[in-house]
Amino acid sequence: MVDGSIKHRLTALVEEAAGACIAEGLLKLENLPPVEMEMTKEAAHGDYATNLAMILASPARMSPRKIAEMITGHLRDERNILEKSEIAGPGFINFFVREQVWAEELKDIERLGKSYGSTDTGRGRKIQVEFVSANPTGPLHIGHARGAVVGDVVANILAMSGYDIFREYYINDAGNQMNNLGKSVWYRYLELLGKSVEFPDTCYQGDYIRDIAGDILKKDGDLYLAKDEGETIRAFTDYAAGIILEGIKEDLKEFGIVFDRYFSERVLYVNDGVAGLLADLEEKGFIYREEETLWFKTTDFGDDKDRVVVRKNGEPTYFAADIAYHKNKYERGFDTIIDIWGADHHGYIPRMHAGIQALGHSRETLRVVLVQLVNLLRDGKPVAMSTRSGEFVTMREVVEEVGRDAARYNFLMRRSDSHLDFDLEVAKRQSNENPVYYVQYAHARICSILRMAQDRGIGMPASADVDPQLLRIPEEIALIKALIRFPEIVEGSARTLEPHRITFYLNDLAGLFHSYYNKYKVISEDEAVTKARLFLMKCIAIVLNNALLLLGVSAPEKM
RNA sequence: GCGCCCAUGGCUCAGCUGGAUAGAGCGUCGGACUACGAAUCCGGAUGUCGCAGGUUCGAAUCCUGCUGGGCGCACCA
Repeated sequence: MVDGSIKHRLTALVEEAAGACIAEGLLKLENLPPVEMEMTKEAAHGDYATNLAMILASPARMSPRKIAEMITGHLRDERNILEKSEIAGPGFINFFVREQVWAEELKDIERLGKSYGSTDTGRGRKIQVEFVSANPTGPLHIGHARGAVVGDVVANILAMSGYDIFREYYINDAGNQMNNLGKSVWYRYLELLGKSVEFPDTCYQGDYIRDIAGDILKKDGDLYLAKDEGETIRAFTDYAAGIILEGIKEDLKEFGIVFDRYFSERVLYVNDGVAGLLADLEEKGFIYREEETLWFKTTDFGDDKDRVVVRKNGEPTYFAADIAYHKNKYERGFDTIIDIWGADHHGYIPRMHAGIQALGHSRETLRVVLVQLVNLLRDGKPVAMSTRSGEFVTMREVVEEVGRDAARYNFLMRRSDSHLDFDLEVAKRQSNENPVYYVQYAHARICSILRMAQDRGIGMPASADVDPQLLRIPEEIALIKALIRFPEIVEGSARTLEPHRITFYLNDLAGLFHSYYNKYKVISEDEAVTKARLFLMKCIAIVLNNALLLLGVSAPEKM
């Protein structure tokens, strides 16, 4: 239980002690700032430490050490979790937790099982995460894949933190690009019928276009030759977009990503979403006209310059539709909206913020996660890619080649906003260069131990039959402390929208386990110790499993 | 020209809301399988946290300037 965690209990102890000092007039303060309690890096500094005394030094006009003494003097450890507390360095208060307390925590982890790590931080608030959102003009490529995983895992993390999550894909199925798609199919169709045509280089070159044209030919023959070209192109656009979108959905599903909804940009026009938005903005006085062009005063909200929402030719811009889309999101009752964008769109953020503020929503309700580009490599050498020429490595190809688990894990090994080198050969390699197997191996190894114990007639002990005192080797304490950190890691990851924190945590935890495994035997002649260690193993497996699940990566029992 | 992001061992990167002696992996050198799974482990070496100031008890972290790199600055999406 998070409320009962050691960290929270210590924090409460310190708050009470400091509160008592204030009440007695020893500390002259109006109110107490939030108490920071952190696990220490070094054993000499105890298990947890707080810097509160140093924070208070200036406002209370006292020396940090003096304040620390007062606070420690007022600690009332009624639940007896502390071995001792010490004042150290410039004024840290270090807490040494009684050994027995650690192992007791294990029992909570075991009891909570699959729900360990979940919190109610979000209290059911509704969050929509919009990601991928590629135009249906071609299959998803490697760059989309990273955004897809980041979005999916951010959503998972928030869900584990108690938010009500809705995953959405915005289909950019209006505008020029779509028209180009239809044309592309049209020209290939003509080619297949033996007409000599010049294929424009603004059109999509990929082989999938030819396949689609071929399908149409097989189905309907040459009957489109007699029809109106513009009408045919529109029909081809719809047909191609439908096929491609189905392919995208399938590819995403293979990658473990399922959306709650695919939202069509066209629907915004059909339902007057865009027109309604413009009327709304105009009424609020954020729109002005310059000849035939309509401008939105985004500078009122800190943007560099105003933006066009309706072009000279009368057509609304992409931006106009996007604000209408976000308006629609808010109308559906989401408390927070998260957009996952390619980092090259960062310049778009101020105007989007302007858009939602004009609609009366605070800046903070729209959070944008930027995902940097992926450098695709093979054995250290860049893989040539060019969307124009149709030479790109698709997401499907990558997933098929390296596997879902390795692909997902590799996309989460860096902060989202930093560039990522993705080496196809390294991602397939079963070594330390490829941490996904390192972590999965830890899980498989534990399962193997548990099987072995089972074979030897040693079942998993019930919680009550485990003597916590028997887990006191430093490596065991370190493992338990790592397990205890998990809910905090999830919480931090949710707060900052940084999924890579889970990945790094998993590497740490797996490392601690492998190290312990090589040094000590879990199953031994000593039955009581064996039981205690088996119990510890089970808890490690629980956390590995929960964390991997969060990343959408499997936790195999055998490899 | 303006704006955003980045700069940490040879390489690729972590570093939580400022905390105590800056960490991993790769690579390198040297070790561990008659052992619950060697897809593992143990040990050695490697740093002016781009540069210069500032803020304070304390700065890789915050502020300013500079250098170097990426991206953006559409009536494209």
